[in-house]
Amino acid sequence: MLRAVFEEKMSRKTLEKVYNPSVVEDKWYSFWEKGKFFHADVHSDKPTYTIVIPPPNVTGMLTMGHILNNTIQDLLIRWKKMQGYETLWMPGTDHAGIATQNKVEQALREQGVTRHDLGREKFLEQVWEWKEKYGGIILKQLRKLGAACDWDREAFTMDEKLSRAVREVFVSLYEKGLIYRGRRLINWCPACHTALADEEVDNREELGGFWSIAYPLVDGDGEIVVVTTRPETMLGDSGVAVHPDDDRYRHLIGKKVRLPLIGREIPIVADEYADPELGSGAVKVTPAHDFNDFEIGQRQHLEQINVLNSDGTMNELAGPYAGLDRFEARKKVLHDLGEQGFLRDEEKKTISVPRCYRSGDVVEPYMSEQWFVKMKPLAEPAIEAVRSGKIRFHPKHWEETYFHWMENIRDWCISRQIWWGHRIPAWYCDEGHITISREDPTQCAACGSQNIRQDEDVLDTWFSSWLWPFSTLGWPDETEDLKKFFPTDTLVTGPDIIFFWVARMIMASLEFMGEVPFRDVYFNGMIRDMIGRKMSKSLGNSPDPLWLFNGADKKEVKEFAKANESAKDGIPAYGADAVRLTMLYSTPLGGDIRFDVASTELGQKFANKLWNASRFVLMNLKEDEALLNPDDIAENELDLADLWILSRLDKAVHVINRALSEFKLNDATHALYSFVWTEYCDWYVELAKNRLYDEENPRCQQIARSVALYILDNILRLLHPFMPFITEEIWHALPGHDDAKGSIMQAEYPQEDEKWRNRRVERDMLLLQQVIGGIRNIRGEMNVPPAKEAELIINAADEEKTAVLKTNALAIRKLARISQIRFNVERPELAASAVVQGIELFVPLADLIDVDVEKNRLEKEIARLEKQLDGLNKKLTNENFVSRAPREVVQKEKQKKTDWESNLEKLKKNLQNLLGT
RNA sequence: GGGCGAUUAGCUCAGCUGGUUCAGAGCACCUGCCUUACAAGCAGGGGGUCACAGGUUCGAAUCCUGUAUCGCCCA
Repeated sequence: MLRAVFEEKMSRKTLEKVYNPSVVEDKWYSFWEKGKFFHADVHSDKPTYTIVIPPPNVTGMLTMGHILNNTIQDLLIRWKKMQGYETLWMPGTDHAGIATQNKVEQALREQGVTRHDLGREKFLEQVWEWKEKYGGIILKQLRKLGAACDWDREAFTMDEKLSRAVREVFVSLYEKGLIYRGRRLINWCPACHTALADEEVDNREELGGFWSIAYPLVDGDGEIVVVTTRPETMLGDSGVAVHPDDDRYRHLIGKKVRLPLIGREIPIVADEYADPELGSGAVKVTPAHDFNDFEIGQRQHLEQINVLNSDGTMNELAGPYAGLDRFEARKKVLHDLGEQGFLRDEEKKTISVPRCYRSGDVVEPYMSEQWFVKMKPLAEPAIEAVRSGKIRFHPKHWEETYFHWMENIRDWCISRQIWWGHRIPAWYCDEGHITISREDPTQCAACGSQNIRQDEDVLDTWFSSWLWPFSTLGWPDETEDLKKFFPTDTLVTGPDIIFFWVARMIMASLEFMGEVPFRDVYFNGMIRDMIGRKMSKSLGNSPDPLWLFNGADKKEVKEFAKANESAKDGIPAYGADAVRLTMLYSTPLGGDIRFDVASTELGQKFANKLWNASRFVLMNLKEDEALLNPDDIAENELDLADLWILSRLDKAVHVINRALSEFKLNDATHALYSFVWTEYCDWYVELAKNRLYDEENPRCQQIARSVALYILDNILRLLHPFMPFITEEIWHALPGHDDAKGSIMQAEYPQEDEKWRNRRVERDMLLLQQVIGGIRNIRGEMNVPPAKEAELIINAADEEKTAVLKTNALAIRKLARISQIRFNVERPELAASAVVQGIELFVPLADLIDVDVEKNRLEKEIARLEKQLDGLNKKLTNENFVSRAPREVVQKEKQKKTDWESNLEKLKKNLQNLLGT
């Protein structure tokens, strides 16, 4: 395919002077989408590469976190596609039960309606309507980023197909005895009015209180003091526990205390949970409202007294406090305790407060009937899958976190007391029988009663997303997609959902597919603001990514600019490519990124550089000229720069492919960046200009044009997965690519080609670069303007090196602005000098150079060399080094010493010379 | 309390399977340039005892131990 490009007679195209990302990006995305370039063909005979997207909440908006996460997926997908894989990037959204329901309820509330006013059915209609209208905005936004998702396969966790998978899994786990129903203490969010899984609770450090309360003994006149952070729960106390060995209390075990305020008599029990070192050593026990107390209650046969309603108010068992909100009740309880003389002490302290990850409300341990999944049997094979290396985590250290959690896994509470979600497929008859069924039953499976009703609750959203890698491919049906694309290859996600999602997918997949769901898991870092805070809506420190793509004016970003000062005058339209490149450039394997919108300039400038280099190459092409593939050019017709850039290209290709396969995305990006900018633009193109402008030698021109274009072509293909839009745009301007139907993503990703690796060429080029660098240094330090040309004398003993410099004299003259070069002549009286690889460079001072400045320059250089030499000498006089270090290391150091000494000597002589005159 | 991670230039970060890409990049800074692709640019320059203290080694930013500070997760 590539060869065809070069054989074809080209018609010259030019690029606009200024690159305008907005226009270009929209144009190409719709081109790709219309052309179905992202569609994975299930009948292809290519090997497959599959990624399933972490489904964003259907209510969600694109955040910087999504940008990073999806840029990485897109990079991998496009890279693999160009490498010849049949790639599938499965997109879709998650119904996000609690979040979505909350959002719709809130909208209703603004109209003065509650969901209960509407009733379940009507309410769900509203949610679906809402979902159709606003849902999936995030997927539209992903298109702006360039995401190469297979939109024909877009999935939603509440789709009929995916719902069938959920049903199948529930029934199947129930039949295996891994799902059960039970009355247990669970985490309850009063605001969302539902149970939560343990993982859905965030423990946050907050300022709270430690209150010491006296419980008087029923017999006699002593008392026991207990300490609590939640005094209102005392209303539900059913005991006081002390350590069995605690001498202070031993005599009280078995006696009773009377609960202040409500007067209930409760026993003092001995339990090792009570820590004599902590507080008074005695703890109140509230089995219905605390996980530890629940355990104590079980051991000591204490009553479970639930004093809360589901909405967070106190119930009738709270006596005089019934009806009060729990925090009101806390205040009143404290007030009353104080008034009645039971409050012994009060201390402000930082405590850990459990909060709902959706509403932020304080979560209450609460007794209720819920459905659970037994996790231990599922966890064991999942641990093994990671331990054995069947699944690899990147970076690897997340495996520790995974193991730790999996080894201490607890049963998963999967029922939610909300309406939006997959309804639990359990039906109850009046006899109390439970019918669990794949198809909606018409009668009780046990007694045949037709008077059955379905469980009101729905399943945790994660109960559908843990099936995502195979439910989206059609499971439980044995679809062609499933056979072709499962197991998937790479998962790219954040470490914050390692328990919620990653671990559970592994468990579900092993259980139901008998295989791992993916081979590699890449954990992308967190995007933080410049002072290290997580980006969040509530802090207002997160930019709308679309601002970065399309620009935003001062007014629009006013709030955000408070957190990101560099945005105070608005945000320029950097374009998606610029954002992507910047992200990839600065994302260390799994590390967090501190993101300042202004940092996007990196990508923007790089896009501009690429654009202009391409523009230059295209400008220099000639109408109707056949360009040559370097393979077809005789080696002696290629000059040093040609051979060098071909060698460097191969090196870059090697480094980039290897880095990508190791998920070192920033390494790959750095390699590309410096290859394009430094090696291609700064050196190759500059060197090629001599030949491009040489009208006398059309053959040389043709070769220079051919190699320049050949490298550019490779650069575009290398870069396409990183910056898809601009590379597509330039690609189409390249000769032979005007085919309106093709895309660069169909071209082959550059492969290593040892053929062009050439150490001699790299060595010669290094010499040339150092010589030019030496002269530029003199000019720079002397502030010689570029317009002023200088003369140069090169004195070199080494014939080989002299030959290289002679052959490339023109390059030296042009890049270092030299009028003429003389070789091996007597050193001029008054000259600035430099020593490179033992070769002496003299720039006659004439009117160009200030003797004092030159003196300083040489002295600085001498001092630096002496310091280096000093260190080296120390090393070489160290007996241990010489005798114990490997011979080649010692040899190298010795060679270094000889070279440096010779250079130093020359520098000193030159300085003397300068002083002497 | 347990686990994981971080500390390198003014800022944001690479480098960490020990020795010529070893002290790097981008931004910021200083100097000179509108050199016919690019001033969103070119050329040159300044700037870090790689958190601290020990240890291993001929040799440590890199490996080990401890300390300090910070971050995340779990109790």
